[in-house]
Amino acid sequence: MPAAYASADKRAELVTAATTLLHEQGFHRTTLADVADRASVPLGNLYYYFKTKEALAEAVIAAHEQALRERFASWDAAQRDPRARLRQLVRAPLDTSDRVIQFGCPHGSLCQELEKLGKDAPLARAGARLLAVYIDWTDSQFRALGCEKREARALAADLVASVQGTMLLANTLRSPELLAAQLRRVERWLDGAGPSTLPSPARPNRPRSRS
Amino acid sequence: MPAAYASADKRAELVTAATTLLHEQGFHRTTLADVADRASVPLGNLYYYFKTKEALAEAVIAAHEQALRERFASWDAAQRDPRARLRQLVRAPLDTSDRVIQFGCPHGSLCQELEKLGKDAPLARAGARLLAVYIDWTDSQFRALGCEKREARALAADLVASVQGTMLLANTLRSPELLAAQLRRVERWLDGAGPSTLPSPARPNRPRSRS
DNA sequence: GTCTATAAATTGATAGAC
DNA sequence: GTCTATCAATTTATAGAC
Repeated sequence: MPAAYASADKRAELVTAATTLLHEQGFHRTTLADVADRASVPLGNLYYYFKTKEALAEAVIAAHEQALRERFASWDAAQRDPRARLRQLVRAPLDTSDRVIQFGCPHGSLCQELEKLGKDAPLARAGARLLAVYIDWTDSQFRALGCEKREARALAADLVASVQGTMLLANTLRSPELLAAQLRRVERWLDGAGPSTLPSPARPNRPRSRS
Repeated sequence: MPAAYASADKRAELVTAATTLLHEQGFHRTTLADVADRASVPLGNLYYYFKTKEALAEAVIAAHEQALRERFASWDAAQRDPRARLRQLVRAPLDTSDRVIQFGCPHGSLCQELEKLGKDAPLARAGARLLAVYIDWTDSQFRALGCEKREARALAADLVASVQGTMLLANTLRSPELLAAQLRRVERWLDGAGPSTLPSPARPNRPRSRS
């Protein structure tokens, strides 16, 4: 039934267009006309799928959230060593280096903008879920490494904060070199991070390809 | 001559009002009417002092920049130990903890928003100067600690990224506890950071008041 | 220099034909 | 379900009196 799917497709196309534009321009600077144009949908038609601009943004965040969970699940499946999984997280910004340099982190920059709507704003709460997904997954990796509850939580915050801060700096200074160099340093820090009671966990296939 | 000073005062009041509002609401969400109201100045009068909204924002950034330089200079004067100066930097967000939790870092969140205007946008370049001031000062402290050029640069990026990332997380998750706990961890990291050739510099009056 | 009124453009959202 | 036309509100910026 092409008709039924056409509807779902247009909705998905609108979300995709909005996702890109929210990353590139931010929420407030992106107009619904921008989104409609990019999705090749007449402006008025957009309101058939999303009652308000906020509803569209919530759909974008929901899509981000699902994509994040899927990515984490694929790392969980591909790597047995939690430390190797965390390395994927640290290296991830390099896969889209150009866009990170130009527009910052698609999740972090969105959160920063949405938080200014106020702590009770639905969009702010939705954005916060994104970062929570990051931290919760990172936390569970450190737990799998043998960290106790409090330490795993703190190390997760350390790691996510470092990666987020690195992207902010690299974006602001427009420096791909800074992005790569600092992420490498975070990776090195990660190799030493872990349960403080143990000296250092075994790292069988620790890659030293660079430098 | 009260008349001459009235002019300078109103200009300064507009900048102050705009600084607060840009922090609380961001650039795009803050209207010139907001600024005029908060400064108790009629809207039309604002244009006597600032030709455009961008010009006002540039004045805000210039004020931020000057305030930053003065703060750094006061730390330079008050502390002889570069590591003690860097501790001030790490602890600084605690002085305005409530506002950091509510609105994020006044400099970092502004940069993130302005960078989306494009790398050649005057406001984006102005914002980038702010973070550059942070990094340059931090860099010079690590140099004073005896770090070589490249290492000092990298450590400065480490430190500023960690603090910025921590503020982003604490703001998004609305957690003063996370802010305090993570900044304490950055401080502990700082105590161990330094020239890699030396084991660890002397820390005469290292405070352990917390915990 | 200061202020009121308003222009000009943008934009979120709706009405209503098809 | 889809699309055009348009409203209503907002907002940057200007005109012109005082």
